[in-house]
Amino acid sequence: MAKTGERSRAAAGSVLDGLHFALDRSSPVPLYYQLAQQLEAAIEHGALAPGNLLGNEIDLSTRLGLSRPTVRQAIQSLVDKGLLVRRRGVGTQVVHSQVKRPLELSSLYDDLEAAGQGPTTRVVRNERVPASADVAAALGTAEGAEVTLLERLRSAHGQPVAFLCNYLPPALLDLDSARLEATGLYHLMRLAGITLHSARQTVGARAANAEEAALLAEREGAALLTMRRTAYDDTGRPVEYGTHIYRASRYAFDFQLLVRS
Amino acid sequence: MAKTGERSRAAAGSVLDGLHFALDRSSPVPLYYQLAQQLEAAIEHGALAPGNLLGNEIDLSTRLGLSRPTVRQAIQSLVDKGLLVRRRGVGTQVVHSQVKRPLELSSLYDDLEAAGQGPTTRVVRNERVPASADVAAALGTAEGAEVTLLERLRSAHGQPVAFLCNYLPPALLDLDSARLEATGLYHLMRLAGITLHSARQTVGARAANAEEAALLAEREGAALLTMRRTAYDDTGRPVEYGTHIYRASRYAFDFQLLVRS
DNA sequence: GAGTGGTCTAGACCACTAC
DNA sequence: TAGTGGTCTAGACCACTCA
Repeated sequence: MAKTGERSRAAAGSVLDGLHFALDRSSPVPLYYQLAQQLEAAIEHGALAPGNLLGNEIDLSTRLGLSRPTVRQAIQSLVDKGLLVRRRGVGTQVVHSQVKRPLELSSLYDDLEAAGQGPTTRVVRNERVPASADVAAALGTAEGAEVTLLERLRSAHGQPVAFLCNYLPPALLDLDSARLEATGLYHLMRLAGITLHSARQTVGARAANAEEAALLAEREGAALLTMRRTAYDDTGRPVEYGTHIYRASRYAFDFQLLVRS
Repeated sequence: MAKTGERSRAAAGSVLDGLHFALDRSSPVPLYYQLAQQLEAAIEHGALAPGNLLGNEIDLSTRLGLSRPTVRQAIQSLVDKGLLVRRRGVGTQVVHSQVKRPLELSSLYDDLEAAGQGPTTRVVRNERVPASADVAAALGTAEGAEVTLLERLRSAHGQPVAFLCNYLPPALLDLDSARLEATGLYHLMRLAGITLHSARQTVGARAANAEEAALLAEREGAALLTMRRTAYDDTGRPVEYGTHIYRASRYAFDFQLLVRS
């Protein structure tokens, strides 16, 4: 079949025709990942607008000099991120919403930093204590076993925002208070080679008691946002248990969910 | 090489040797999905215990009569669910934690039903109204365009738990109040062929005003959990915007996060 | 050095959608 | 009927981990 006239329906889409993708086969970065990143950049940059069809995978793969599975892997990763939608018999198109970041295991420090709030941290306690029953249950250790207790007061713009109480398994990590005041706990854990994998969270609210009110510069009875979390590394072992309280007047959880297919 | 003695290191793992997997090639269910389901069942059932190695993918694929990519696809889907961990040079093993359900786009009705709380719903309002500025922005319609306003009071054990205020784009769905009292909004949307895909949520807290306190049988000033959400379908179009308030004394959000690789 | 998962190829057939 | 994504195969080479 000659090339002329073969794009009866495909003519509607294929915004990719005008785009250039630079694939470096000598790079250690996987080809599918290079492609995914460039597609994502094109979407973010607006070269691929919401609703645009990507054109079929076969054409794309021959044009890029890749196999179809490799192209599919790139596309699939963006589908998983919620940036693209595939429809059998139709094609792959850019999602219509202005969805930005997917959900992250939220680190308050990162949240505040991303919001340009210049967070500061004061370490109130950083010591070894015997595990209480609930801490032992969460961390999977024996009751009374030594764990690290960490209490931090986090502020932004000179105003307290949250009081963070965390428990860590023994010997997981040595926590330097100075470093803890300069960055977030999760960042230090990553630096120590711990790969966070999942977390179980409970978010609720309650009124502040006198002590909490004093800590957070609120009046007694003010609404507090509470969060209790157990975080697990990539082997499924608990690496952190924390109970946090936030001034509801100054902080809210903001996140995006992707529905599991 | 003879088969004898070839399992120098593999002997440690391969708990799968004793397991039987029934793959039906005539079934419309994809092979990788059949395998994934049976692996998941084996993990849940305890036949595959945390820490167990699965044995290498090549052996598994030849034993099952599948190609390696197909086996990988099955394994990958469980890795995505957080049930398995892959380590290059080591193998694939069952995660150590007692992780149950992944994160869902939480429907309060489903949450309560799953907790065996026998939820009941009273539809307070169900009518067409012009969109205010914030509703129009969230739903991507014009300000003043007609949208559906839905106000519901949800109770469990005869006690009010939450007041739900939702806005839906015009002509998306006809909402029968009787059906809304029998099930959840998301369930009705699924029945209408709407595939929920993602949502952006903000969870915060504040003190109840007099009106809210009366609705929820709390005293004025009691802590309320608040949630504002915009939900999108699989094309990225907004299909629902809601502002919910929950009695913090009777409800908390409980969910699990998976960290994106 | 042996074994593992990570990546990639070049095909194939099928189910679904739209015209 | 033509075009799309969904699934599947049978290989290949590489990077990493561990003994």
